[in-house]
Amino acid sequence: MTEKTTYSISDLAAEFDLTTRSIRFYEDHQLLKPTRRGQTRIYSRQDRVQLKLILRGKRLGFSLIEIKELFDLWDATTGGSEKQLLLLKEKIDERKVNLEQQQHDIKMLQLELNNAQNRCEQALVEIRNNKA
Amino acid sequence: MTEKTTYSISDLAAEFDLTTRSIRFYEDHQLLKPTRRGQTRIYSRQDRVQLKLILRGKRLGFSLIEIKELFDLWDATTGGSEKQLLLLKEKIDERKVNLEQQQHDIKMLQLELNNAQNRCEQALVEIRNNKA
DNA sequence: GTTTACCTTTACGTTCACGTCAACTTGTTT
DNA sequence: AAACAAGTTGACGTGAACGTAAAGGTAAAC
Repeated sequence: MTEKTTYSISDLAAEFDLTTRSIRFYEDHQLLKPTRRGQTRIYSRQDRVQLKLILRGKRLGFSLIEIKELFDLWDATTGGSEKQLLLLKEKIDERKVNLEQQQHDIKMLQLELNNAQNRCEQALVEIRNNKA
Repeated sequence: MTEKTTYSISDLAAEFDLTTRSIRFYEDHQLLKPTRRGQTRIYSRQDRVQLKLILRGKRLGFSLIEIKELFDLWDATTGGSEKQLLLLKEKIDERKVNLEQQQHDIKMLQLELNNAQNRCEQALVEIRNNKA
């Protein structure tokens, strides 16, 4: 076996550094749908990918509801009506615009951080000159 | 006058599409420090820039506390001790790493959105073929 | 066979980022 | 002067995203 095929809830909790409580919380809100053996949750590789996507969304500041919306959008691409699909395209475009804004924000912040870093270096140089 | 030099709280609320409550909330948490005329808040151009920065941080998913930390970092570059400055550099680097992660996340999500959009187009084409 | 480790649900508690009154002062208009 | 707009400080309410404690099921390890 080169890759694990199923995971327990604590496997995932450990791997992604979150609590089992969080993982169950995501399931409560339909972001995950693991199968069960008895009442114990069994997570597939797909479930693990899904969890990765959730965390990525969170890092970008999306709410869980927004993340679920994205998942639903994706699911809807298989077997949606024409009307649904058009609405879907709109939603996707909204997201893309949103992400472009975020990219811009990141670039601005990066500039400012570099700026701060330069000021920092400069201040250090001055301190060391005064010492000598 | 080519540019306004001061703003009322509702000026800013209108311009950035938020409530006066939010603006006062930011002040409560030391993210803004407008001057006062009597008890009325007067916002300078600098305050307005500061507010812009707050909103940018929020769009990137930073908490208000984290945003305040960034401001404090920046302030500390003027007149910090050597030790402070070194610690500062570390913090800035953390942020930069963080932002690079976010940039990566965005790129991944953009790929997925494009992917979804293609599936969407494809599905639309098929529907239209079946109609004919 | 019972401790140990891990899993389960139920339910109340908490923090963050505001929203929403309420009660008030301070100009401004009529 | 009376009304109205815009600002002020509390204080309590709210939804999101969990934390945490309670009470118990299950299965391997000793």
